[in-house]
Amino acid sequence: MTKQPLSEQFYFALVAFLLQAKQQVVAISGELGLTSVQALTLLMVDSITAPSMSSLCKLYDCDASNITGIIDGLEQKGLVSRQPHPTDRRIKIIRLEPAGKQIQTNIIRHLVKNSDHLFDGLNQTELAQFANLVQKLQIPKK
Amino acid sequence: MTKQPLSEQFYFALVAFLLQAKQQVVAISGELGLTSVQALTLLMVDSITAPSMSSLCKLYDCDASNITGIIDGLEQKGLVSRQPHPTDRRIKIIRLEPAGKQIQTNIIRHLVKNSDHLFDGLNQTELAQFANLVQKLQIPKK
DNA sequence: CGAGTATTATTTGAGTTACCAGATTATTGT
DNA sequence: ACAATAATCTGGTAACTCAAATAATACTCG
Repeated sequence: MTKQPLSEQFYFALVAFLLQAKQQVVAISGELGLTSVQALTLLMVDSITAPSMSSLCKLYDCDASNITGIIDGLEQKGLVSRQPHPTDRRIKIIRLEPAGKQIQTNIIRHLVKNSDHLFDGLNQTELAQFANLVQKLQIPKK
Repeated sequence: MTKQPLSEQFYFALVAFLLQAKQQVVAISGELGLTSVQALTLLMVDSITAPSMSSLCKLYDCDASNITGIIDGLEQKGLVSRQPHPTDRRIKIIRLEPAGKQIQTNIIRHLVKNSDHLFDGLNQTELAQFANLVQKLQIPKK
């Protein structure tokens, strides 16, 4: 019993949505003195509980050396810090610092503010429905 | 009468979802010999009816000179072509060529295939609901 | 136990991509 | 004529990414 595949139309809408959201984050990150990848990563640090360098690496599906540079930038700004893993000393856990939490909140608020028109086509019920469904999506964490 | 604001939790889930989708596109584009931006733009050429350079420019919210290069790359590969506007000779309409349509289909199929697990938390009804809601989002087209 | 292997993260260096600002051309509108 | 718009060209910068080499730690199995 397989599920009905989603329509192509859905994916076009999804990509347009993705593109629009990406531009939002790019714009916000510039104002905050962050690069777009740094801003996205900052959000992920909280979304994934206690991420290690390698788990972020898998999320981005990129070379490990890439993550080092991104976290370096965030750490220099005091937004995150590298913490030792309790049992495995090879692993470094990325912790969100208070200043980082503040920036995170700013980003989210900016997204909320600038996404107003995006959800204009949805009524209150649909909006709640959408929020509920998005949170049910199974984002690969590792 | 303002709408209830969406929760922060929702935005974290949304960003995680977008990040995952973006990585899918990046991975696919590499396999197809395209840059990520080229792949995204290729999908947009069909989604927005008869886009001009400037309408794509507004969608990306970026400098016009940027779009020129992206379309150049797609045109060199024979995936799209620049067509004259029927009345305004300044405007160039981007047309999707057969080869481009083929690539588009490949990208969509790849997205469908690799997104299977993503929607595992949703049952058939919720899946249809989600697809419906995404298509109701008001993506700025111009 | 210990040699070999695997994992985690970093450093370095190089290449590509993405983006923007300014000047330019062609066309349109007033 | 004059200004506005659409697209391009040029040059430059910053961001992003990977590949290879390195170091430290953990695992495994004879």
